[in-house]
Amino acid sequence: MTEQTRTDRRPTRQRAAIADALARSPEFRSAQEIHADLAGDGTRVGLATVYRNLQAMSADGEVDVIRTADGEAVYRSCATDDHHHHVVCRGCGLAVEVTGDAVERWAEAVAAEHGFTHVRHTVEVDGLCAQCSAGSV
Amino acid sequence: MTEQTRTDRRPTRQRAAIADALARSPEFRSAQEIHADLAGDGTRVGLATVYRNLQAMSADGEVDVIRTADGEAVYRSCATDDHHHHVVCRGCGLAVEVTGDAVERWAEAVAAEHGFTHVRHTVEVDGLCAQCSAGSV
DNA sequence: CGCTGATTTGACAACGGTTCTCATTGCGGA
DNA sequence: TCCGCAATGAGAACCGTTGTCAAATCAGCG
Ligand SMILES: [Zn+2]
Ligand SMILES: [Zn+2]
Ligand SMILES: [Zn+2]
Ligand SMILES: [Zn+2]
Repeated sequence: MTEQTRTDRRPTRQRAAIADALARSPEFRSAQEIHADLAGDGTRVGLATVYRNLQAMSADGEVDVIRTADGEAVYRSCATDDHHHHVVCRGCGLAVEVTGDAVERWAEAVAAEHGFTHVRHTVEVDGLCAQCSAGSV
Repeated sequence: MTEQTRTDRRPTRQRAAIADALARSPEFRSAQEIHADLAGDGTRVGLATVYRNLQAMSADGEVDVIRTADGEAVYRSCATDDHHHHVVCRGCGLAVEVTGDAVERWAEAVAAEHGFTHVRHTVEVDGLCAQCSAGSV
């Protein structure tokens, strides 16, 4: 279904700014990060407004929302088509972008196998990079 | 490689009670629900202790933990020691366990390709189960 | 244009799940 | 048994999120 309930919302400066901030970043960002970004750009928007608009947008299917491991909601513009994942080093934070057709197909297949539709996935790979592997024990 | 850090934890009455409560329920339960269950059985265990033990258990891979749509962590006893993932329904919370050799191999390969060692991964797949797909128009 | 009424905003309080603090408890090895 | 240190428990603190409500803003209309 993916019901676009297309709530008739009034266009406002704040909503546009939030949508813009989202569109500018290909990564998932939290409401608070977006709020800080806007503040950094001199755009004054209330934190509650950021939350309200983000949840409205996600309800309308304009943005994707997932929960981080610690329960924080993070949002990303839906239009982003350069879908990819990361391999992150636990030692130094080095992050390498990887595209994984194999994992995309696996997620779709395994979900479909159980009758699921509108499948999404979050995949994070972390380890120790070559340098950190050598440096630390 | 999903290292079982096998923390040497001291066996206590509380830990056993929590593990027992988990083992008794096939469903995912929140820390607070488990705490309430124990209280109902007359087993007095501090809420903080429930939280501490649950996160220790999940770190050791003894229990599965997923996040509900509203950010609450829910736990379930791991039937098998085998590494596996879940497909979770965004509508009703139904969670299906899946073993994903393909994704394991992909994670290993893509990490090794970039020189990473001690690779771990987090994989979450979610969608709408057959029932919820049909239910919501 | 200016009025009018509904929508949206923003500052702040409130909420709920989780984590922290620290004095107390109680295993477990010597 | 004695001691040292992990584990516990009660409550406060924390933090992301949601609720409150008066003030600001917008669309439509006269
Ligand atoms: Zn590194
Ligand atoms: Zn992907
Ligand atoms: Zn469902
Ligand atoms: Zn896996």
